[in-house]
Amino acid sequence: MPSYWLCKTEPSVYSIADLRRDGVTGWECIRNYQARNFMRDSMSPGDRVLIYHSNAEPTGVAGVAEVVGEARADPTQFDPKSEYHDPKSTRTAPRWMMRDLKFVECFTQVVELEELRAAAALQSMVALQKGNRLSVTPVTAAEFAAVLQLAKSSKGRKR
DNA sequence: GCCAACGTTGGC
DNA sequence: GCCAACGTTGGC
Repeated sequence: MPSYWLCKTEPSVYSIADLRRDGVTGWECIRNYQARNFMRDSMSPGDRVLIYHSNAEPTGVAGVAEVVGEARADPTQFDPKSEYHDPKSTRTAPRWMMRDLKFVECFTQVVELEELRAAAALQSMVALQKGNRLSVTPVTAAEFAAVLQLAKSSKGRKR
C-alpha cells in the first residue's frame, strides 16, 4: 500500500515545471527534524506526493510526483558555500536526509488553496491545519484522491 | 512588508 | 527543564 504526502516548494526556487524538466530531483534543503523524519523513515519508493506551490501566485497544489529510491544524505549540508551548509553534520553520520522525487503530472491548473480549504473531503488534511508550517506532511489516500478530483473537475477550473 | 504561529537556541 | 528571545514560514 503506497502512502501519500504533500511537499511544499516555492516555485520561484523550484517549481513543478522545473521537476518536469529534470525528471528526477533530490528534494534538498529540508532543515526541519519532523519533515526529515517523514522523508527518512516514513516515505517508501512508489509513494505519491502532491507538489504544493507556496509563496506563489497562485498558491496551491500544482502537480504530482513519486518517491524513487531510498533516503540519502542531502549534499547541500556538506557544501561550505551553501546557505544550507551544516558544519555539525558529518558524512559518516549525516544529519539531513532527503528523497529523490520523480515527475508524474503537472495539473493544467493549480488547485488553489481556497479550493482546498473549501473541499469537505480535505477538512482534516494536515497541511491545511491552522498554524501548520511543515514542508512535508502526510496525506490520506482519500485526501489524495480528492485533490486529483479537484484538479480534473470543472469545479476546479476558473470561469 | 506585515504578522501569526510556529520551531530553535541558549542562559540559568 | 524552563522560558525569553530570536528566527522562519507562508498567507495575505
